Amino acid sequence: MMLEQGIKERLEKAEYKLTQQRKAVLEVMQNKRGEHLTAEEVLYEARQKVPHLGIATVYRTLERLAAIEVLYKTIFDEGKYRYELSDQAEHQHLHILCIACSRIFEVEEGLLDSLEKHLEKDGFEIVNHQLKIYAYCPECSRK
Amino acid sequence: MMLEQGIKERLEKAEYKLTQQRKAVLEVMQNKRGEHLTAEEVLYEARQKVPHLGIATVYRTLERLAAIEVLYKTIFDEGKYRYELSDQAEHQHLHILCIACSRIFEVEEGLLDSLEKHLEKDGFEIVNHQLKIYAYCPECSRK
DNA sequence: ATAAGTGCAAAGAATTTGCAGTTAC
DNA sequence: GTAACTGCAAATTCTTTGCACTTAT
Repeated sequence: MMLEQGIKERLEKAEYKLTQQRKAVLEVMQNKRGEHLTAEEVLYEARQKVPHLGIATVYRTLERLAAIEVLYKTIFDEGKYRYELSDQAEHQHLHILCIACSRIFEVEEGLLDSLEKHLEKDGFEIVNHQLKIYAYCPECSRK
Repeated sequence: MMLEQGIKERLEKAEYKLTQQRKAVLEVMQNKRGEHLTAEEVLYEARQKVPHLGIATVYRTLERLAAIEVLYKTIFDEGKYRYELSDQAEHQHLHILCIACSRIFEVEEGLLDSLEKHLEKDGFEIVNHQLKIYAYCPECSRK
């Protein structure tokens, strides 16, 4: 497993030491691209590589990676933070959460454009957005 | 201060004892219609009426009121739950959070309809949604 | 060499729970 | 009268922090 070049460059730019721990966390996030992991889940996976890894380091790493936007940090109604690899496509924060199986799906972007344009006309200066749709996914809906 | 008739009826239907504590919490939520309060904030306000009120009771009350949809419970990226009086207009869960002053604004509903119709065609069965837009509100944007 | 990062354990913050006493119906 | 509710304090869960030790550059 290797770190993607783009990510490496962004780390270097941020004067970010590439420790074993951080490499392990990043590799987990890369392997789980598209998934939304809690710190605990990242810890469990990353310990396959770095068994003595501590949860505090995971939190600090995730926090730091979110700060430079390598990761995207969000929270769902369950009440804990989840992190996903950010595919720098600016805002891809449209999620569908299956109420039955808890899987999280991504929604295509661009669907909120007209809404945002309206708000900007009203004087709001939009920085980010999140749309969370709670639903049964097609599979769970069938059952 | 009085409890609104509609709310009272919904409580009775849910076989819900109207204690002093619950009345105080409900009155706070009514007075702060349109605001999104944390349990702590509700506690502070409600203690004006019931000084010995405990935080556990507040949490239990808010939880119970959310279960019968008298309140709507949500979480923002700050990581704690907030509650607002639910104006049974089904989904009114479109929020704008001002990054500067932290005020929360409501967005009109109906703007997500086309998106949801699309997803339903794909087999998703939508139960609820939340849109959170992080922005500078018109006032803060001017500064 | 040294500034930054780590692991551990302890502290914090938000929320939940157990239980003996209280209250609305 | 009694089942439901309350307040308190203790327990849980998630996250952050302090500090002595370690490591990448």
